Amino acid sequence: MLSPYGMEIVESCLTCKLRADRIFCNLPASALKTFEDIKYATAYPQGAVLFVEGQLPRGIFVLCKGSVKLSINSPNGRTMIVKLAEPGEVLGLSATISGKPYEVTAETIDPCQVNFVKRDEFLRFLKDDVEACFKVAEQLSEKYHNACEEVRSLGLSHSAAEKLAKLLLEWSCKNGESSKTEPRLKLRLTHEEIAQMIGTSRETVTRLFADMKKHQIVQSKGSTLVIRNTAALREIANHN
Amino acid sequence: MLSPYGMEIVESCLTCKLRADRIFCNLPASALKTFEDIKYATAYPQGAVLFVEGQLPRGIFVLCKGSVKLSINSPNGRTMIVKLAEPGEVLGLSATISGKPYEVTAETIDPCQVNFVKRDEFLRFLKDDVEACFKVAEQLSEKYHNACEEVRSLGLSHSAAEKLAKLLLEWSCKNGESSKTEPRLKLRLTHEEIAQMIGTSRETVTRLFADMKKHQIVQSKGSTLVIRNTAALREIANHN
DNA sequence: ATGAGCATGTGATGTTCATCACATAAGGCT
DNA sequence: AGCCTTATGTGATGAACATCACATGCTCAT
Repeated sequence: MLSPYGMEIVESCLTCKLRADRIFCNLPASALKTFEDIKYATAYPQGAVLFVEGQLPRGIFVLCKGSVKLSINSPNGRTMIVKLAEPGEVLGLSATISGKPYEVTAETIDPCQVNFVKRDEFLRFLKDDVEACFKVAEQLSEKYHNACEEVRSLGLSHSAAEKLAKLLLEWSCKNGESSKTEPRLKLRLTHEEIAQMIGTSRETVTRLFADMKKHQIVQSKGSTLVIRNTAALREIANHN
Repeated sequence: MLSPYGMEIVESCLTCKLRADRIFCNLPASALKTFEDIKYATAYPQGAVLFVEGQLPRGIFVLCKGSVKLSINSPNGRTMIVKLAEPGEVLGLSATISGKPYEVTAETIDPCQVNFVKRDEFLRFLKDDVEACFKVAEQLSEKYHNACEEVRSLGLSHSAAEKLAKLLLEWSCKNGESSKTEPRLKLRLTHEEIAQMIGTSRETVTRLFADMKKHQIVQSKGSTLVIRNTAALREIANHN
């Protein structure tokens, strides 16, 4: 089979080995069969835009492989990265349910495999299957939860250092390194993009990293960052 | 019948005249019947706390009457008001679905009537009824949408003035006054609380109002605020 | 290897606000 | 009315950061 953008494509949801771990994908057999029929398996290169905020919802995008940057943009060119979506997430879900415009912009940061389902077919699918419908509710809860975390981080911290520390700790949690004494993490974003995640300027991020390196809190080896003093980082994240 | 806290209680969802306008409440007859059986009609005075962020979810709270302040709090005493919930909204929904702790704190700001449903009974109810389940998805979409707006406001504006202007415009939209040349709105919150809504300090809010009054943009008559120059307010809200 | 283009590092400067510290006003209660 | 509490108004001050302006460093294609 063809492997566009250097990716091995998962042919069918029915045989997908990763299904069990994923909130939405782990549907009962009957629903999965129907889903299989209405989905379009697609692939995108890095930097592709799945949808733009403000567009009327065309349907949902189930991310199978790769990661996607979700952002909110202002007319004046400012942009805020809300989340990096990982495989298993359903993108454009809330807009597809409500019929209101997509609230974020989704752009791939790797080559991605995506299952697309048209809005009307998806809605019909949901009305026929409580289980699927419930999984949608679960996904939406998850999304709401994330958004609340975002608000918490933006609204309750009074310094950029605090937000950056929180972000780094969160990242080290996600890749399972957080339990180690010196967790490592691959920085997949530029300082500019990190700044957009925590709502500050690029220069501030650069300076914060410099400070943390000076104080032996982190250390960078190429594009991986080693957290040398987790306690200190937590200190920064929690207090001031 | 008893009217605690000076409120007239809506006895039954079946005869509730307001039902049709509300996303969640407008259930098909059969579902409504079941819902009626599992709900507890309750009433709260002003200042009552329905649930606190971090608590494990006990169930959902359907707000029938009154309004509820949803906030996010930090251990250091900082607090951020996320939303003022209005009748028809379902509170604690996302936590009840996911099983994770409530992500916000809910506190009544008027006397309120609330229908409470225990978590396990609610989940059972959903598994039996696609329509109800879909309405839950719609509610959650709505909530996610709101949260995104919050992130947009917090993250993309670079001044407190901008956020305050946005808030005032939003409020004037909600009460249907926005089309008038000089929309009016009742300020139901103190400057302190407004500050918590836009993530700034009380003094800043006071000063911003003073400025806007000086520039003839708004004018206050007791607790109602008259927007005298909508264009100027929009200017502030959008640009700088 | 060499230059183009982007990412990162760093100083100088000015704005925006938080914070502190009061003064004044506006309700509620006895 | 008088008092107490909570809300609002206002100045002074300093910290945190955005912004501008470059310098340097990396990486990739030719």
